[in-house]
Amino acid sequence: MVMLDKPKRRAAQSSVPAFDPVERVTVTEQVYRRLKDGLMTGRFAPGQKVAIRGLADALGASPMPIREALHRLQAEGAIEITQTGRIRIVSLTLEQLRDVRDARMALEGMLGERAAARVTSDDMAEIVAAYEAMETSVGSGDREGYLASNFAFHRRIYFVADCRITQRVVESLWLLMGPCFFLLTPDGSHLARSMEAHRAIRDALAAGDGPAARAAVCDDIMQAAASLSLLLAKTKEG
Amino acid sequence: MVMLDKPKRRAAQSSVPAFDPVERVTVTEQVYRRLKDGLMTGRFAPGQKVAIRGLADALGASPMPIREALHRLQAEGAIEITQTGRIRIVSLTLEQLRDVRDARMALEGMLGERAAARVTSDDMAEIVAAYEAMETSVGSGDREGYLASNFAFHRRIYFVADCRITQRVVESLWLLMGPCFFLLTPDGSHLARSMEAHRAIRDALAAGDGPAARAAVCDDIMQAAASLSLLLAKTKEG
DNA sequence: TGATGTGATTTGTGATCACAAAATGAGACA
DNA sequence: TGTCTCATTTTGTGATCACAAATCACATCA
Repeated sequence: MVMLDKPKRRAAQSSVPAFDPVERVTVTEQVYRRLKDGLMTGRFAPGQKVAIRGLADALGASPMPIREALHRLQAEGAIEITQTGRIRIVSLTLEQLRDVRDARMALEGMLGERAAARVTSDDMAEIVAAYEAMETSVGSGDREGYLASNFAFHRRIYFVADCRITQRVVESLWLLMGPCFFLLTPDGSHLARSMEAHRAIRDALAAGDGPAARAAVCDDIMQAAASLSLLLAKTKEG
Repeated sequence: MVMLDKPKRRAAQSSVPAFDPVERVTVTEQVYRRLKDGLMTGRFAPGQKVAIRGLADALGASPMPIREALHRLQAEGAIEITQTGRIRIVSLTLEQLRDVRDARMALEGMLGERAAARVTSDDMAEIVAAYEAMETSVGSGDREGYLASNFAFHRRIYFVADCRITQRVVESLWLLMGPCFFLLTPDGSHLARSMEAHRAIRDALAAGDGPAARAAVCDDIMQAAASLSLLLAKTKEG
């Protein structure tokens, strides 16, 4: 039962350099990425209404790919469709934020612990670089820069853990919190407070200490959730 | 800053009976549910190719809603789009199955522990009913019945935990394992083996013992993953 | 002044069609 | 017999259009 199929690709006959296959990128895919990025960097307000045709004009595409991208985001829970079919950005309740926090601690704690046992010096170099980028962003009060490097920091760690499916799930949880970043003022107090946990994560990984990494990741998540809860509570009552 | 908007719905002036709002169910939504159900009950083989127009004929719908439903499933990871755009059911590798298993233990363990602290006698009645339905299905070797009542059993427990977002994530992880059930023969040995853990879950919940519930849920997941791994390994090499 | 009904506009949905690219299969040739 | 070539078919994508339902704006009346 071996090799019943013919080989999919014939071997190169003359010497040709190796290439990665070109990326397949449909319009829907581009729209999806742009929207996701917009969500993650807090450019949409929680609860904000969006219209398919409006986004189509803004992005210079026809309504069809917009619709598909929005439905993908709905499947991930980042977008809500009202009972009458209108589309809006989700606005987490405090209960839901706690829910996301607990799920994140369970999953990201596990990834952090695994990462500590697998991290290489190359990985550490990248993680430290992201950490330092975060520090300078905090220093200059650059909210967008902070969000980007914070994302890169965690993403690199979870990549090391080598759990692609769990990582995808974790990133979908991050996506849910994205709109909350809209409320994040760049005054920096929230950002600065997060660096203590980040330092602990970095050090635990460098020491290869799994349990410490898990604890530090959980600290970070708890602290972030507390900050966002405060912001959210203020806008909910206002 | 209170009540700037006028009330969305005016109060009824004459006495009108209370109704649940009519359900909004688009063709896309129906297709999505049918496909999801088919996936969960193992009616698609792992790696199987599907075509939009083929499904459209089979379901009696136009290609458009099929496409959107498939893209939603892709966003959840249940369906894969090849580099040339063809569509197929995902076929988990052993590594990925382990990944799903670990994520499930982290999340479902948490939900089980929470459920133990919140379960009411009404909940227990439903959980026990699902447990008994599972037992009779195992006895008669009814694979579909087993899958349905197993799903109902866990779903009810996670509902009690009252974490809607985590529950959605968990169900998306179940969806990933769905196609593996295609390989499940109804001889019953795998099914019977699972009942020990299910009994432990039931008893821990009845006793309100959180840690025991967590442990039992994890046992169940470990055992199920081991069974599926075996089946999967057999087909991968064959 | 505020509630109510009516028409115009906006909006999401889904069907149809054209298009490009990939898969398929038949036939030619070594 | 196996390999290559080329025409045909299949397939996913995205644009356009018609339709129904929801929303909005405004005139009307109590």
